[in-house]
Amino acid sequence: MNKRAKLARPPRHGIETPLLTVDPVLFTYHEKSLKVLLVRRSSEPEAGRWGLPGGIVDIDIDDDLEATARRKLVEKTSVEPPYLDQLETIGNRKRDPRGWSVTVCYTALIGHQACAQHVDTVSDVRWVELDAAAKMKLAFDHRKIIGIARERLRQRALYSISPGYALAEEFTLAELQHLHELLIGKSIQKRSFRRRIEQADLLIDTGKKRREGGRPAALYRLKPASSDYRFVRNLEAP
Amino acid sequence: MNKRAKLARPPRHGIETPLLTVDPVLFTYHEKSLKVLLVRRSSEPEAGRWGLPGGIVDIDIDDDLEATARRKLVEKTSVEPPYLDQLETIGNRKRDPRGWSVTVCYTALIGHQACAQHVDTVSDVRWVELDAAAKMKLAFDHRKIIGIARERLRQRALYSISPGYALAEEFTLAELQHLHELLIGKSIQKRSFRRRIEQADLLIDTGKKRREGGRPAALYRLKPASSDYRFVRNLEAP
DNA sequence: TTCCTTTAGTGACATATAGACACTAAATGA
DNA sequence: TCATTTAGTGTCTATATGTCACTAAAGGAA
Repeated sequence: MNKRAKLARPPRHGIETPLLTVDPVLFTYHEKSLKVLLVRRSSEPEAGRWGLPGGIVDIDIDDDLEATARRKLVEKTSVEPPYLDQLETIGNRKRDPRGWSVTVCYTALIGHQACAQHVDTVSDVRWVELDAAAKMKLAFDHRKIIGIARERLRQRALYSISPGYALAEEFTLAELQHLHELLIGKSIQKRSFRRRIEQADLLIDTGKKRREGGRPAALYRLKPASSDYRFVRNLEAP
Repeated sequence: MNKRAKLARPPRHGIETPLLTVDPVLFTYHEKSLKVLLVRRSSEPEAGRWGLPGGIVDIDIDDDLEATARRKLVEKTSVEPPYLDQLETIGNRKRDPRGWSVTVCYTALIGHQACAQHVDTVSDVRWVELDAAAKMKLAFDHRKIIGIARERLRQRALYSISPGYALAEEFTLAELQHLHELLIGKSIQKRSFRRRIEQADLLIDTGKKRREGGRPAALYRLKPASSDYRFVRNLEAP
């Protein structure tokens, strides 16, 4: 069914409802920095401007809201992210020039190499360094949404290792720690970081090693349920 | 503008959007137990069944989603709750017989006496003990939503004192502790509970006392920003 | 080979906060 | 006066993080 056909179809219920979109904020870690996926909008409103890889919920295609998020991310990156978590829903009459609108936002994480190939081949999709994105003029309230997502991810970094889904499937503890340090905005004691991960038994040692200048580091992989684990005590906030 | 007029008005944007509702889960603490506010539905679908005090977002009245939540709560209780926090948004094609629908859920807390008078005078609004509500057949997926809200509140009880908004404006530490114990499902060491609250400086001592059998207890009041405070270390989970 | 550099990983003690539990405090009423 | 009830505290233990110096394992230069 094309857009024209949908336009012609009468609504199933009587009351006028706001425009409903889903906006995932997809993060990755690459070259020692945090990046967020942005898309150049091709249509009005805000055509030409960069924004989140979101879109309108299509009730013919999508079974639920998360399906919309996944569909949009696959459209832009060609792969499904291993981490997808609902963030917050923003709805008011000012955020979109077309009037009252609602967006259900998600935080998503993926390893950079998992979608680098596809992203590099298209010009309207780009990884943007997080600090740069925070200064850009983005579509709608997307800059604010990215800020909320970052803050939530910062909190997670204090009591979980779910940020690890922004790394490659196999990673070193140094990489995971540095990612957490970027999020928290402060250096972490190596001893504390490794101890808590070991005690919670959240990682699988692949047995492989990777060398990066000095002694080779062990390569780990996340255990399936590791994103649900909460440490009872937070790391020291900045 | 009445409902008929709204029905007749053409949609401002082209694409067919799901029904959009807001469903607040309002908790209170009364007679040593946790209660949730339920409303008997007067109209189809699910007429006659009890459910959450939610409703459809009215883009003519409500400036944003939170305004809808507040409006619905005031309609049913006559007062605005001192605590209102977005919970989760559920949207799929199965939860409502009318088809694809979305509900933005909120957790709200209020002292029992603040709205007891109004709630007691109407027959279609009722405080229901939380454990009883968990066994009732409620409208739509409202039982599941209450479960999610309760679990979120349980987490909060481990690292904050925001559940305190379910108490009267002035309360004793024993009351606050018992409320937390109900949420966590386990008794808390009195010493631990009092120490952390004192150290974080979250309460105001009113100077007043209240007697309940033995030595009079000091009456406290929540400091304005106390709901934002997070302890660095959680209480022991059950 | 030897030693320097680099990064990975550990040992050991200090510190902070929750758990446990007995104790004291302040009220009432028999 | 003393038993009872509930409020509130002293103090020791247990556990996890902070700190920091140390050892380990690699490569490369002299």
